[in-house]
Amino acid sequence: MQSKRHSPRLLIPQKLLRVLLVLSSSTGPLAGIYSGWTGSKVKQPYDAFLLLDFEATCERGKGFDYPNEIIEFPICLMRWKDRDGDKASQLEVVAEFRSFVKPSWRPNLSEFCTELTGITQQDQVDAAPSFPAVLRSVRAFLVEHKLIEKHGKRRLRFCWCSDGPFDIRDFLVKQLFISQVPMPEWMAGDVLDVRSVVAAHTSGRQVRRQPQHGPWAGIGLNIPAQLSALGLPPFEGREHSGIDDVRNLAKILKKLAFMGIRLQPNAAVNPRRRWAWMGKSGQILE
DNA sequence: TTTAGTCCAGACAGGTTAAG
DNA sequence: CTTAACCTGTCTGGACTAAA
Repeated sequence: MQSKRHSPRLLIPQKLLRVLLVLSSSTGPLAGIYSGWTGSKVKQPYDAFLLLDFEATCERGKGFDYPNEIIEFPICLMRWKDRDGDKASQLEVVAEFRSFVKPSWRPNLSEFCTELTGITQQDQVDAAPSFPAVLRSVRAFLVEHKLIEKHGKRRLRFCWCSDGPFDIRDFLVKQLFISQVPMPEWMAGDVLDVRSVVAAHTSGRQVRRQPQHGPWAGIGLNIPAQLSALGLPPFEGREHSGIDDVRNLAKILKKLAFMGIRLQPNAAVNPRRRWAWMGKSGQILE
């Protein structure tokens, strides 16, 4: 039976202690609130930012050496609110674009994919336009917001941004191959990988260190962890929903701008990159 | 297969207390 | 004094995670 011995010491559970330690340390969720508060304007070479986060078809365990087809194409357009010459510090979302995309090679989503992204087969994917059609809508969106001319030439200095270098470098390049569409000139060029900027400015206070070598080198923090590392409120919406991911990414970019970080491309895109499953003229080898 | 970090449970050592 | 019960800190190993 239980002994009825009383304890003379003040007992503080170890778990509680650990929580208190995390809250009070400079690596805790409150760190960014104090450390990143600047708001001073710095030279910014871009007029506008197009934040992108594709969702794509996927199979459990197949990894990324796979013909992923884009099924959601969400964009947040951000512009400077306080531009003064070429200096600025405050970014805001001024427009959004969102379309689902109907895949052509494997039009049926796996259960894993539906569960991961929350995207539904009937209502969203089956009813969606094909990728080339969505690309035309995106171009119209950019024309409407005066980023490009009708024929596609750039009017403003803008930069595509994503969480990691993967979206345009891998998913778009794969999709262009599958749809047999050339890289639009208004999407060509290097991109801003927001995640690596966050990694560069949160190292030292190590919320989570990332591998320096090997296949996972540079993968870094996911969006919720980046929000936490910057002292921002938690993720809003549904993770792996493209539009929600991109809205949360917008908060991260806004914060980085406010911290006085110059926002410019940092990841190269090779539109001619090929994967092993790519056959001749858009054919997919299995 | 590969990286590098976090988190958690379990084992263990050592200290303290009350019962025998 | 000896011992069992209890508490704590430390260590270790395994599971888990990261673009879709």
